[in-house]
Amino acid sequence: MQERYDAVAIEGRWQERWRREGTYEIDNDDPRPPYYVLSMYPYPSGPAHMGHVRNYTFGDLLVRYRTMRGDGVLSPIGFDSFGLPAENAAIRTGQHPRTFTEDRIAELSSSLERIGAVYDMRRVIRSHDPDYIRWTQWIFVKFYEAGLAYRDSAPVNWCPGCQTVLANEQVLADGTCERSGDLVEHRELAQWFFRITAYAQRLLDDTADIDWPERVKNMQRNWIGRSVGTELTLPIADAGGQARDDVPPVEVFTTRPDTGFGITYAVLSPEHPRVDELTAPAQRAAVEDFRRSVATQSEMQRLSTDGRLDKRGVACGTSVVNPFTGRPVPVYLADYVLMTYGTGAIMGVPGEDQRDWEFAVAHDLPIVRTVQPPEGWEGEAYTGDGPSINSDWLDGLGVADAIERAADWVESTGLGRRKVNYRLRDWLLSRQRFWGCPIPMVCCDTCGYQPVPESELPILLPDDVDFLPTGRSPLNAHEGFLRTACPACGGPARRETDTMDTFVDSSWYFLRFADPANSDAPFSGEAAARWLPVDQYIGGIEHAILHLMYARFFTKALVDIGVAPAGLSEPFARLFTQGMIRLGGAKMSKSRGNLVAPEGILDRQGADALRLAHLQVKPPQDDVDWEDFGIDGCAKFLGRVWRLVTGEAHTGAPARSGDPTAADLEVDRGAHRLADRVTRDFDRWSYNTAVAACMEYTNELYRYVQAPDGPHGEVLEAALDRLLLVMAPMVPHVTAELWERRCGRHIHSEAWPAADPAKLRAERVTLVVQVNGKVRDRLEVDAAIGESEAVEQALASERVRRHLDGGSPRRVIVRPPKLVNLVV
RNA sequence: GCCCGGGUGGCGGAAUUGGAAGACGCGGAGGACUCAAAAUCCUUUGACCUCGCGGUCGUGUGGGUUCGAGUCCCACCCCGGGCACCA
Repeated sequence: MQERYDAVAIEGRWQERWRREGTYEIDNDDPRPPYYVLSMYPYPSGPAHMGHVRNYTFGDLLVRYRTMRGDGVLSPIGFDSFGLPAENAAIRTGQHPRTFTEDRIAELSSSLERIGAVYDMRRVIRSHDPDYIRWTQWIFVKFYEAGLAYRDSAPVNWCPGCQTVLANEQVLADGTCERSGDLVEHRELAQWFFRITAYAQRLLDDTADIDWPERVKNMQRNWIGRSVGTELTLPIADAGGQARDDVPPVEVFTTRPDTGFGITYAVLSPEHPRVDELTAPAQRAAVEDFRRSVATQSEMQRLSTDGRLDKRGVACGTSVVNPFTGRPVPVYLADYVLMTYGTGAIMGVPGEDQRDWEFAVAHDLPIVRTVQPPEGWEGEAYTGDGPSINSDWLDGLGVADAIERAADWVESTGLGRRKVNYRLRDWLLSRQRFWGCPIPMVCCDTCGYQPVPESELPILLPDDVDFLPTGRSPLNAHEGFLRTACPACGGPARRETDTMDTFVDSSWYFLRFADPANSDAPFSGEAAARWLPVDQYIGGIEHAILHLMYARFFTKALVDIGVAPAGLSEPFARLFTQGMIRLGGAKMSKSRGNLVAPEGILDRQGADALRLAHLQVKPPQDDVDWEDFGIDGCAKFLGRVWRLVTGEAHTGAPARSGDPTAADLEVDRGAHRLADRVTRDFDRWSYNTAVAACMEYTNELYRYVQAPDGPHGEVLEAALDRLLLVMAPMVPHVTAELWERRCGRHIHSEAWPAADPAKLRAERVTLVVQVNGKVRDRLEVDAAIGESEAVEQALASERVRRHLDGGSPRRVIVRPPKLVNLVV
């Protein structure tokens, strides 16, 4: 029993046992209450790095904790195994991405086991498995049939580094690719899209119902970007300035219809379809020059705020009519008006919009204020509240009222209608890459695009391909893959060679985990209804928009097409986003080459010490610097627990029996307080304080076993039991080993220790005595002390009397048993 | 510009309901054990004044509410993140 703590030997033995016994396998008919814990499935890039360790430690803690609480916990793991790194490696080495990927999966699996993370390994999902591809493609076809997947030609983001198009979500704010960092270009291409915009309002509204970090919900709301306004038509003016009714008017979108009397010009996006029609012959050359210069500009230049506005806009030489005043106003083109938002055209109100003000000054256009700026206003455009002016029937109204009145007028006169706009764009899912899930569509010259029939799924990637660093998917050169028959007419046809964005794979894998072996459907409604929504989802903040928005969209869409159960609306009931790990001030990542490999630590101090360090170093949601980790301190603490439990630390008198002393009872109460604290800390994701509570109690037990009169045998044993039980989810190996040595049982099959409420109340507490709010004395008193008794004892204190200066307090605030404040 | 977070010792952080600021760990100092070291165990560790008893100050800044504020209110500064010529 006195042998030293040998973490490495212990850990291997327990990991082997959990795997062999299938300890964390769970069946769909398990009688315990279902609880679904999921850590975001990893991209298999090789052995685990510290970010993985952090993610899977948090998830594993919860799996083991909820299991001890009596839940039937679903703890699955899978691999997001399609993606560019494997394909790039294939281009470099000639090795097929499948071989490469499966080797990386084996490495990652083994390192997850080495940190002690436990899963139901019967449920493993790999995105590139034919079985998973089949159902991803099946879902695509169902979406296509429901009108949720479509092909369209649109201005798209092209990453020259990745040689593929990207979704809007994959382009960073500075216009670069989130993967490669290359400057993204714009191209007009026909691509496949998912109609996520049809769900914009639901994706926005339902953020109210999910228990997610406010920060993440806020990011999603910003991304969806709802804007309430009015669509207004501006009639085209004839040579005399009168509205023409023989041609359709120009539509603009505005959030400020109240400023309509101040419209002094209108602006079209350079890409607006009616530019040619609305350009006067005299201006044609200038307009063409302008459009050409905009087309060659990068997104960066176009979005930059420098550059003079007169150079960034050009007059069309024609006019539209301001419907509020009935007077004609000139039409311009300007690069800052985007075709992808609103109607691609705006009304210019320089009095209430700073950018319009600058444009008006640059082009010598009139400025009419329609909101009275406050006294002493020296700025240019005034965007604040104030009474309407120069606005006829709106004059005197505040902005909010004027907006409503103006919108009513626009609707009643048939000039337009209220309109909600979203910033969210449809999800561009096609990628011109090989290592992804093939899009199950066939293109026939006579029938157009046709979905592959269900019976022919899955469409798999061929093995006999040559990887060339051309950026063209090798599928384009593979005749065997390319040539097929049209499902509709049977004539010759070509397969779609684009593959799906890997975010498609991760948009439904959490549903497949509920029913991973199903060969008739992606999952049964029954299995999904049992496990979904995921009770606790855990992952990195970097997925706040991308993956988490797509998965929400997929879940809602799958419900709408009758595949997922009707009651489900959100995939993840609770989300926890853990912080990133930095090294040398920069985010730890493979591309930066600043990874710290866990292997060395696992070999020396062991998985439990590493896990404990992750739990202890900082609140789990915070970013953390690797330099702050104290692995040695954690290993030292585990050694202390080991020696305490094995009796090596017991240097005081031998254990007693018989009636417990006051000190014994305090140690016993401490064990119950510990269980209570750790339970509440686990439930509120405060792992660092849970670790602190265990350390504190361990320190208390050291004093106890080293005291001259020795510990009470039964009290000590019960205290050690509780300490081990509450530590079991955090450091599963060492607690399992010590528990087995103590009683021969498996600690992870034991029940979570309940705290006896009667023992949570201390008998003696510290009464703080203040004079004028300053602490002057601390008295040990009975916890049941009454008000008058507390005041009496406070007034009896010598230290307190010194500060009362012989007088008596004017006022006494008593909060027994914690505080007496004497005010003089 | 708009919207979220955050700012506490030498360092990471704790303080759950307005009631002991600094739990726990790291780092530092001292001691025990040892021939010595490692390991281990114990004590101590916010700043300033004081031989000491003790006192004063102290949670980004300035005000306020309160018997009492890290916590609530107002104004501001700084750091991090999201959105943004979005009409």
